Amino acid sequence: MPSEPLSRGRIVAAAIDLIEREGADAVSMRRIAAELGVGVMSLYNHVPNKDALLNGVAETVLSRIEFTDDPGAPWTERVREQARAFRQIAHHHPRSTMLVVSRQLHSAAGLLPVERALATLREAGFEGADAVRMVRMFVAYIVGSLLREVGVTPTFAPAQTRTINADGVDPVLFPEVSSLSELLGECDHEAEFEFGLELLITAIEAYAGRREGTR
Amino acid sequence: MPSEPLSRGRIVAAAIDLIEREGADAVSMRRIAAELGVGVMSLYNHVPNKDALLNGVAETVLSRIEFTDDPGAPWTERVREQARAFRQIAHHHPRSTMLVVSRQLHSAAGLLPVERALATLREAGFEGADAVRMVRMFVAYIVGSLLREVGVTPTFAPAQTRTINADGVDPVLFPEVSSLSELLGECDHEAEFEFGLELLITAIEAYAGRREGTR
DNA sequence: ACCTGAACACCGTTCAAGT
DNA sequence: ACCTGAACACCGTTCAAGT
Repeated sequence: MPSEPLSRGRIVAAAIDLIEREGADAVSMRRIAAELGVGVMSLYNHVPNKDALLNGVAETVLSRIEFTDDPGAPWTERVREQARAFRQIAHHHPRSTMLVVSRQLHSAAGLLPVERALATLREAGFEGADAVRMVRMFVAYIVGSLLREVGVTPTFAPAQTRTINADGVDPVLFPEVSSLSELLGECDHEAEFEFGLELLITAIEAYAGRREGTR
Repeated sequence: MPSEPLSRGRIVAAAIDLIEREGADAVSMRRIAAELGVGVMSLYNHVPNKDALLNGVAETVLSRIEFTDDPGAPWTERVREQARAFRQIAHHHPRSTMLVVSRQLHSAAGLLPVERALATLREAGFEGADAVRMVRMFVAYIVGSLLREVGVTPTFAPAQTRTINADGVDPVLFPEVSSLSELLGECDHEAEFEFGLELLITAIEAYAGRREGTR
C-alpha cells in the first residue's frame, strides 16, 4: 500500500531523513528503497544514480535555508543575517552538512544565496571583482566554521575531550597546546562563529574605507 | 618478491598514491592490497580497519606540510607563512585534501600546526581565549579556502564554466550572478587566498589595537 | 511510464588455517 | 608474528521482463 507515488522528491527526503538518523555512511540505494518500501531498482526511475541523489540531498538542504532579508537594514546587519542563515544548516541538518559543502552544485538552490550576498555587497559599495572576492571570503569562512561545528574539523580538543587536562599531550613538545588544553577542549560554536563574523565585517568596512580614501 | 616488508607506513603511502592518481572513490582495501601485491587480509595485520587507514592518510598528508618559521620576522609575516604552508596541501595532495579536513585527528601531526600558531599569536599579544579564537578563525578560513580550491565548494561558476556567459542563468531571477558570471566563472585561487588572508590579518591587528586602547 | 528480481562486479571484515 | 583464501553480508548498477 504505497500511500504516495514514488518521486525524486520523496526519495531525496527519505535520504535526508536516513542521513540525519543514522549518518551519511548508512545511505545506500538499497537502504533508501527499503525505507520507502519499494524495490531498489524503482529508485532508478526517478534518479539516474546515487551521485545524483546525493546532489539532490545537498540542493534540498541548501534550499531549506530560511533567509530573512530586511532591505531597510544596514548592509552589515544584512550580511550578518545571511551568514547566520547559512549556519542554520549545521543545526537543522548536522549530518548532511558535509554533503552540502562537499558537492559542486550548479542548481538554483546553490545560486540564490550568492545572488543575495552579491546584492547586499553592491549596496555596501562593492562591485565586480571586489564583490566576488568578498563573497568567496565569507563562503570560505562559513564553510570552514560549519565543518568545525559539525565535528569533522578538530576543535583542537587534544586527545579525548572528556578528560580535561588529563589528556596525553606532552607539555614539552606542545607547551602552548597543553597550557591551553582546557580552552581548546571546549567550543561555544555560536560565540566562535559570531566572533569571526564580526572581525570579518569590521575588516570589510575598513577595506571599504581605505578604498574610499584612495579614490 | 616483496621488496620491502609490509608496514603501516607503506600501506598509507600506497593509499595516498592511489587517491592522488585515481581519486578518493578508488580507494578500497582490496585495491590497495593489489597495488602492494599482497592479499587483502594482509593489510589487517598493520591497520585495524579502513577508517583507521584513512586517518593515517590524513595524518601523513598533514605531517608533510613544510613549515618554515622565521622567529625573527614580525608575527604578521609568520602567520602569513603558516597559512601558506597549510595551503600547500591543496597543491601537493589535492585529492587527499578533503580527507584531511574531514577527519577529526588527535595525533601529534594535527597538533603541531596549532602549537605553532598559538606560539605566534602569543608573540602578537594574544593569550588564552583570544589566541584560541584566532586560531579557530584562521583554521575555518583556511579549510574553507582549501575546499574551494580543491573543487568541492563551488567557485560559483554558474552552470558549466566553459561556456562563459552562454550559461543557463536566468538574468531576471539572478541579476547579480548573471551580470558577474564572467568573474564568477574564473578564480585565481592564490590571489583569492591572499586577499582574505590580508583582510584577516589586518582585522586582527585592528582588534589588538582596540583591545590595547581600552585596557 | 513505472516497477521489479536476477545477476554482475564489486565492497569491508570475520574466521580458521597456514607459515 | 605475519600472511592468506574462503566466506558472509553487504554495495551500485545493467538488463530483461513484467504491468
